[in-house]
Amino acid sequence: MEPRAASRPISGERFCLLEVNMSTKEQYTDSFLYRLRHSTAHVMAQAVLDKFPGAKIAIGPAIEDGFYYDFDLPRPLTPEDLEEIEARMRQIINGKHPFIRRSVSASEARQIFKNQDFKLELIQGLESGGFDEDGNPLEGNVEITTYTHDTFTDLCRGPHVEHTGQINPEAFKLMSVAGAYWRGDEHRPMLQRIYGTVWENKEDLQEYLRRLEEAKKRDHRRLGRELDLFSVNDEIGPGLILWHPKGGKIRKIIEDFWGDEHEQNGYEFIYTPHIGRAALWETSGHLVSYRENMYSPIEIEGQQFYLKPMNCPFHIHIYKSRGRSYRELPMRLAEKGTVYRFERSGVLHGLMRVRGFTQDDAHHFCTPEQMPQEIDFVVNFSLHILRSFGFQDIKAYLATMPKDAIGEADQWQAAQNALKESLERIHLPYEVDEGGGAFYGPKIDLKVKDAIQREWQLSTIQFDFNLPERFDLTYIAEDGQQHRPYMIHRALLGSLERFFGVLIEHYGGAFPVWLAPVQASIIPIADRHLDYAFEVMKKLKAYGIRASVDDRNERMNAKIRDAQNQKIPYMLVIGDKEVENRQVALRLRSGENPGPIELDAFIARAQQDIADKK
RNA sequence: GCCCUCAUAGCUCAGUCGGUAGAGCACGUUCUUGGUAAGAACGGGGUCAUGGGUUCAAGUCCCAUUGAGGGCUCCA
Repeated sequence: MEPRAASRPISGERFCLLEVNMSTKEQYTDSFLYRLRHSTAHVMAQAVLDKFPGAKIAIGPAIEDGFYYDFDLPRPLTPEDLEEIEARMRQIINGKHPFIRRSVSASEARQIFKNQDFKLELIQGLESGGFDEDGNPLEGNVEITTYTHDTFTDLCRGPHVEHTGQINPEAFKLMSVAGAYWRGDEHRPMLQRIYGTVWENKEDLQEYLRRLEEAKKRDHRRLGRELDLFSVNDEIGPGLILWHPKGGKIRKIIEDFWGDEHEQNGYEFIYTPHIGRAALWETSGHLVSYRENMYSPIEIEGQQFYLKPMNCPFHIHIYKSRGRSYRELPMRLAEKGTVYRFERSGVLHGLMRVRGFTQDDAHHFCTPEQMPQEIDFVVNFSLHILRSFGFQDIKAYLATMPKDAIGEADQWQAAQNALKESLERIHLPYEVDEGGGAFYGPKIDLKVKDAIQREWQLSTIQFDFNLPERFDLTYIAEDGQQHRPYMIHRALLGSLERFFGVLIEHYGGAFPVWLAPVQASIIPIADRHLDYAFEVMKKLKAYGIRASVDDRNERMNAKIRDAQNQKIPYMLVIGDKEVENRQVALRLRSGENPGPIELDAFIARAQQDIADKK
C-alpha cells in the first residue's frame, strides 16, 4: 500500500545468504563447508542427547557461517551446559565415526524415531509430498533417508562429511542459545535453539570471530552514544528516537541534499498532518488490512482520529483536491512524512526498527503510457541518491504477483514487464522474487551492500492498483474522458532513521567529509594560540566548513586523541609556528600527517573533498 | 507477543556466604601552557530500574512490572 522499507527485516546480519541469493546458495549447499556444518549439527545433537537422554530433537540445518539445532529440553540451557556439550562434541569428533546413509521406508522411519515426536511429524510431511527448508513443495516421491554416526541417527537428506574426524575440534564454537518456535509457528511449542559456528580450520574460525567483533564496533547503537548522535529514552518510550545535535546536523545535510535533488527532478513538496479521521482509513482500507500496526484511535469531540501509519491517503487527497488533466501528469508529490506504527516490543532494534519514523516518501501519478518512463526515472534517480551516499554495490529484487493479488492479470503483467524492462535497460543486476509482490501491485526493492558486505534494503518502488480505485482517482485524457491514473509509491532512503543507522554502520562512524557533523577540529597548543585559532574558525565557517576550536584546558595530545575518537576528518593544530606563518598544521583521522599548510590551501582542499562527497 | 539472559554513578564494569556502595573513564576546581592518540592533584556524583514479599537485616533471595540484549514470530 506504500513504501515499507523502514519496517523490513534487518537483513544482512546472519541469514542474508540463505534468504536472497539462490545461485550462491546452491553453490554453498554443494560445498564441503556446508556438509561440515550440517555434520557438526548432528554431532552437537548427539552430545545434547547424551546429556539429556529424554530430549526431543527437531531440526538442525547448516546456515550462513554455521549451524543450529532445535531441542525440546527439560530445563533451560546455561553457558556451562554449552561448555560441557562442546567438550562432549570433541570426544565424538575424535572417535572418527563415519556418517552412514540409509534409505528407509516411512514405516521403518517411524520405528526408528518412535520417541521423537517432531521427527514423526516430519516423516508424515515427507510421505505426503514434502517441502524443502524454504517451504516449497518437492517434486515427485520423496526418498526418506537417515544418517547415522556413532550412536546418533537423524532423519536427514544429507549430504555429510565422511566421518566426524573431518571436523576440526579447534575450529568450532557454540555461540548462543535462543528460543525458536517449532516450524516457526508462534502457536506451536517454543524450543531451545543452539547456534554454533564451524570452519575448516582454526584460522578461519578466528577470522570469523574477528568479523563479529568488527561488526560490534560498527554497531550504530554503540556509535550513536559514543559520537553523541541519537538516543532512546525509557521515560519517553521504546522505539522513539531522539536525534541529538550531531545526529540532527547529519540529518539536515541528508534532507537538504535530498530536497535539492528532488527539486531538480520534477518533484513538488507537500506537507500533511499526522492524524486523520477513521473514515479516511476506512476508505484507504488500512483499518481492515493494516489495523494491527496502527495505534488506538484518539477521540476528538466524539469522533475518532488515527495516527498515520502511512502517508499515501493524504497525498492522494492532494491529487484529488481538484480535477486533473493528463497535461499535469506525471505528478510527483514528495514529503518527508513521519509515521507511527505499532511494532511488537521484541522486534525493536536501535534505529533499524522503530515505532515512529520519517519516510522519504513520494507518490507518482501518471498515465498508463507514461509508466515505463516513470519507472526508468525513479530507478535511476534512486541509484543516483544511494550512490551519492557511498553505496556502490546495489542489487534489485523484482517482486511479482502474489496469490491474493487484486487487479487484472494483464495489468499486473504490464506493470511487471515495465519494471523488468526498466531494470534491463539500466543494466542493474536483479533477481525475481516470484509471488513476492504486495497484493496491490508488483515492486522493485533495492538493496545495498555495506563496507563489510552486509546487505540492507533501502529503496522500494511499488505499483498500486488498489488505492486509485478506492479513492476513485481520475484524470481527463486527450479524449475528454475520465481515466484512472497509475500510482507509484516510492521511498529511496526508506526511512531517515533506518538510513541513518545503515550509514553509521557502513562508515563505522567515520562519515565522509560532506556528512561529518564536525569537519575540522582546531587544536591550539597553548592559550596564546587561541586568538588565531578562533580567527581560523571564523574564516572556515565563512567558507561553509564546519569547524570548532578545542579550547579545553587539555594538552594537545588529549585533544588529538578525542578528535580521533570522534572521527573528525581534519585536525588543525596551531602552535607558535602556525600563528607566525598564518598556517595550520593538518592531521587527518587516517593518521596521515600532511603538516603545515596555508589556510587557503586547506580551505581549497576541504571544499574539494566536500564537493567530491569524500 | 514468545523463549532465554540482563538491569549498580553520564559510560564500562566490580561488589565473596544476605550485614548498610567501589574502580576506571566522563564531569567540576586548581596547578600545569604542553608539537601529533590520555599531564597531575583534589572534588562532586548512586532511593543499587520500579513495586511487592521473605528476613533481625536485601544491591545480593523470591514474585510482579518496566526497559534492554540475543533469537523466534511478525512486518499483506
